[in-house]
Order: sequence, then C-alpha cells, then structure tokens
Amino acid sequence: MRRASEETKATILDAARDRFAADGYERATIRAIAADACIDPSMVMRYFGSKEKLFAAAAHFDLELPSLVQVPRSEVGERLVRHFLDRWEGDEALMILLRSGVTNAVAAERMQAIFAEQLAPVVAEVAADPSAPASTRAGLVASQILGLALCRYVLRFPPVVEMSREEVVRWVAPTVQRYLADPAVPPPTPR
Amino acid sequence: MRRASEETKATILDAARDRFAADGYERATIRAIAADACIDPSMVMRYFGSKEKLFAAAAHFDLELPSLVQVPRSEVGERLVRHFLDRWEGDEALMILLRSGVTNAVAAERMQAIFAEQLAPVVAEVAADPSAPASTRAGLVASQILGLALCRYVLRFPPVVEMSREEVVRWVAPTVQRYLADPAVPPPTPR
DNA sequence: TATGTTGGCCAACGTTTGTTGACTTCACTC
DNA sequence: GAGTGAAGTCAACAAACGTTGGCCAACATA
Repeated sequence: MRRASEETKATILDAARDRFAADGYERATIRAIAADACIDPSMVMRYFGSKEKLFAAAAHFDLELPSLVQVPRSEVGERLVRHFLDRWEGDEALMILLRSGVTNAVAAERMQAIFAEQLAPVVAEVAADPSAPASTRAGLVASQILGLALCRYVLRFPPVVEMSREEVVRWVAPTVQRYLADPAVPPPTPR
Repeated sequence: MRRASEETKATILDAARDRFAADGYERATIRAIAADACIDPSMVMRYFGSKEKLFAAAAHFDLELPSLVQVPRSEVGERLVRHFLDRWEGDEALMILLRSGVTNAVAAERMQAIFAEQLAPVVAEVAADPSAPASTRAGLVASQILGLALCRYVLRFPPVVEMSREEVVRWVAPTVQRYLADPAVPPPTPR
C-alpha cells in the first residue's frame, strides 16, 4: 500500500506512543511498533533515525495547564487535581513518561523538564505564602500527583482504582491545596 | 576460587539486588549480575533457575512496619513517614520494586501484595474513623509515600531532593495523618 | 516513452540476551 | 589411592534486538 509520507509517519508515531505507554522504553521494540503500524521496521528507522529519536518524538507533549490566577485561591488545589485526572485519562503521554522515566535517563530528564517548565510557573502564580519557595511547593504537588497516577493507573492498587473520580478529588485536592498555599509548618524551636 | 554453596548464592543475590535496584528488571542482565559477583553467568542459573526466579528471590522483603497502636493518634502520620524515609534510605528493596514494578507485571503484583499484607493491616489498626474504609486510607497513604519516593529517589526532582529530611516530614506527615485518621470530606448534597 | 524521486519491503549484519550441557577441578570418603 | 559429588569454567545455542543497504514498484515530470 502506498501512502503520503506524513501519514505513515503519524501512524508510526501513534503506534509508538501506544507501545511506550504500555511497555516502557526498553520493552517496547521497534519491531512491535512497526507491526502495530503495519509497516516494515526499517521504515521506522527511515522516518525517525533511531529508537531514541522515536522516543523523543513520542514523549513530546504539553501538560496544558491552565493559568490559575483567575481561580479563587481556595479552589486551586481542586482545579489542579481535576485537570491532572483529565490529563491522565485522556492522553497516554504522561503514561509514557511515567513508565519510561523510571529506567530511562532521557525520559527522566524530560519529565523533570516538563515539571520545571510547565508545573512550576503555574504553582508560582498562586503560591503567595512566602514561608516556602514555589519550587518546593511544585515538587510536593508533583509527588502527590505522580504517586496517585502510579497507584491508580500503573500499579493498579485495587483500593485506589476503585475510588471514584469525585472521591479522589475529595481526598487529594485538600493535600494539593495545602502544598500550594498553606504556610510551612515551622521547625520546632529548641531552647 | 572455591566456596560454600550458600556463600556464593548470597553473593549473587547481593549483586542482583544492586542491579535490579539501579536498572530495573529488563535492563539488569544476568551477565552483568554475574560479573559483579565475580562468577560465571551459568552459576546464576544453577542456583536460581531463571532470571524470573532470581528476581523473585531478590524482591522478597519486609516493610518492617511497627505496630502503631501504642503511638499517640496525633503522631501516627509522622511516625509512618519517618519509618518510610528510613526504609527507602537504608535498604534498596523498595527501589527494586519501584524500578521494576512499573514495567514488570510480576513486580507490580508483588508490590500490591506487600502493601495489602503489610501496610493495610497497620493502617487498619489506627483508622478509627469509619467514614472511609481502611483499605482506601491505605491506598491514599501509598500514593503519597510512593510518589515522594519516586520524585526524591528515582526521578530526582531537584526541589524534592534538596528538601531536608525534617522538611519532608513537616510537609508530608500532615498529609499522611489526614489520610489515616481524618473523616472523609462528605460529597456535596444537591437539593 | 524515458527518468528521477519516493514509499515500501526484504534479507541480512552484528550484538546481546537468557539458557544449556559438557568439561575441569577440588574436597572428601571408602 | 580410587571414586563420588559438588563447585566452577567454557563454549555454544537459539532467539530477539537495533540497524543497514539494496532492490522493487508506483508516481510525477519530461
């Protein structure tokens, strides 16, 4: 079958995203990706150069975080949690990074960059309280959000999977809200 | 060199734990493990049968969670966070599971089992408030604890790495405390 | 009809993987 | 001192991997 070049490239990229999301970097093979795309493995090399470059193309993505300046300060935690739930469930890009970032250095760096460049600025907008730097707050938010995704979508811990979306929001939003806006607990003052 | 059988087996197991913790299941090769243990790869097979069985032996471990019944109810979150920090930093077993559980089904099941059999009972002891089942509370605790470990020890997000141990406790302990003991936020009642 | 370009397939390469079986070397018992 | 069993080495296996280069067929332009 004969297609336009860009069409084939997009087909390969779709298949690659599926495989990287399901298997992680090492277990997702060029051959399997090519089979999914009904194409010869050598085509993958022709269009993307190498497995590493294919991964770089597949892992390119945007958190699409909305600015939170317009949101009432007391609701920023909830808004962020809802946005991330949408993002995890609607797109496999974060799954690619989570599955690959744990064993692949390139993926880990990419993940760091995404959170530094996309999450940190949004957090900085709403982190009015000066008792902790915005970067620390962003790190804490990331720890809860990624841990939730890990348990719910990757490790599939039954109690976490069984929670409804609204239950998740009711439990996790206050945590994120606190990380975003509350003052840091002061260290105990010895005397 | 000639050694007792059990000694060699232990040497192999040590090397295997190091490699699995550093590289995850797929990237840790039998050959590399054998080289670290200064032994022939075929010895690994003789003693453990297969790579899967070697992994099963290496991933066998105990959270060593203390019972929390004697701990004042208001301090259980802090105690749990401190215990996990000790555990992450003192032993690589949790790192093995975290690095491998994301791509390896056996490791993911093992992880599920450990949290169900070891964390859930301890949580059940202190989860007095009946507005949420103890299993849900355990899942939430796992999400925050594993997310913290992911960001701090695996992905190495700079702001999370740079936090001192005490800072981590001051931020995360209240979260875990709330998951353990606080009443669930009631759903909004439409009228 | 010739020609150059381009999408696609095929066969193979060199390497690495888990795994196997035969062989050697030591320590001990009869 | 011959013989047995276990500890350890060596070489090789089949399979899978990323990657390469050559060949074929369809199209566009002349």
